Amino acid sequence: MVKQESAITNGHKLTPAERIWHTVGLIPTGNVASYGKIADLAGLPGRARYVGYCLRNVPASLTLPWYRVLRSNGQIAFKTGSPQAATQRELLEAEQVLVQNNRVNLRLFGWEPGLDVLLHQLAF
DNA sequence: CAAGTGACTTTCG
DNA sequence: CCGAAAGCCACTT
Repeated sequence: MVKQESAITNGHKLTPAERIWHTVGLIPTGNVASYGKIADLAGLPGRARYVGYCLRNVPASLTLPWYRVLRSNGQIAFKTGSPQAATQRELLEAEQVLVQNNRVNLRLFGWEPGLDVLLHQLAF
């Protein structure tokens, strides 16, 4: 049995940034995750800010669901009223994720990766 | 090396 | 439920 590899992992040692991008790419449609949670799942606990930094620097070659990443309380991280915040809200609502008062209910939409994902896609 | 910055988080009042 | 304060960490100046 061969371990399944994504385009990002591609059988190589991953840099911290690559692990973050990879993890963000695993968030399913219709779900969201906090910066801190992505950091944890990527094996980088305590580095929520770094997740934000990495998402700001996504290679043009990559297409990621960056808009599925929110603050720990479910809020959109961008300044309210900014064009980026508006875009993020549109993208979320386009996949049935409810955004009220600039905020998503993590109880309802928060991503909880299954064991299969933890063991196969997140086994760094 | 010191100081500033930020798509963050937690704690306190 | 805000808002401020402090903690946090990688990166830039």
